[in-house]
Amino acid sequence: MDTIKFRAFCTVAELHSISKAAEKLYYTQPAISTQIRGLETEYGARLFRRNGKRIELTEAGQELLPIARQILKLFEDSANAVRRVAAVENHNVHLGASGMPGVHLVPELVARFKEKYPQHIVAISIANAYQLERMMADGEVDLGIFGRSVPIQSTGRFMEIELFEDPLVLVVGNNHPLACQETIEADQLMGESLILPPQRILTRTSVDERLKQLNVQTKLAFEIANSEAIKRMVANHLGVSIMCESVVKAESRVGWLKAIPIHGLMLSRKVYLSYPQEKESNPAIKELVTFIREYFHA
DNA sequence: TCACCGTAAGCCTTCACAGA
DNA sequence: TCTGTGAAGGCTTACGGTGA
Repeated sequence: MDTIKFRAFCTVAELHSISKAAEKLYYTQPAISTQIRGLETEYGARLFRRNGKRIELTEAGQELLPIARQILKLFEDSANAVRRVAAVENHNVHLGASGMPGVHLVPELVARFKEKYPQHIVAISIANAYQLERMMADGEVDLGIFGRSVPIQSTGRFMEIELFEDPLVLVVGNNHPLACQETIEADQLMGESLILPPQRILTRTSVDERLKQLNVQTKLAFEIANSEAIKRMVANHLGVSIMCESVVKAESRVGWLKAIPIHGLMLSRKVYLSYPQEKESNPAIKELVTFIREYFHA
């Protein structure tokens, strides 16, 4: 926005000199003369009376001076207002996550991020992968952590980074006969009562397919969508489960559950970070992306 | 004589537009 | 989408005119 004409006008009026005004505004004298002349042409009136070396406001100029000052003040206020809003926007980031990463990874991740960047405000949305995909495509969330690769990546607008590979492990209660083992063979699952998520969940599909390939016969005891409920049921000795290692990390640490790698199962889930490329222009988002990559060594 | 302002010429940047 | 070209605008430098 061009306010130089008004700034030149006000400065010349204050200093009674085009040369001094030019010096103050870091222009040359002819440049300021041209600006004043341009203003006079636009208004169709002389704004300054040239008296030899001294330059004085005409009546028209005196009339314009307070209005010009007001215009400059309004411009400054508007610029400040926009800068304030932009500063807030540049510190806001909306992180989305699908179920498993949202519950088991994001809270700790965000806590560490806030320790390092307390000035950034992180909003979190946890949704299923399909909902999260839609939210990202609509720009409702800035970046998403998914428990699988997402099809929107194929549009070319989105960046996708593989963060880490989360192995599927057997989860048993601390009194279960297998709890004393550090690893087990897949065929040791034979006859175990499994508590698994429903068939529409990727983990369940993968487990079913792999166990079928290995010809391991198990018994489905319960089918529950909520991983927290599954863990509580396992802890209450209602069966065993197969889930991502990160999901039972906290319970394993305190000894409520035991996570045992299954030799030969060779199943894992990859966790991805996805975001639209244009979002990198927001400093908070860029810093969060860098932080997530470093956090997962991706 | 000096300080200041206006004018002219030339240079640079930006923008719009056409063509590949 | 990128590149080249011409027009327009704005700036600086150089110089002339004017008044204290």
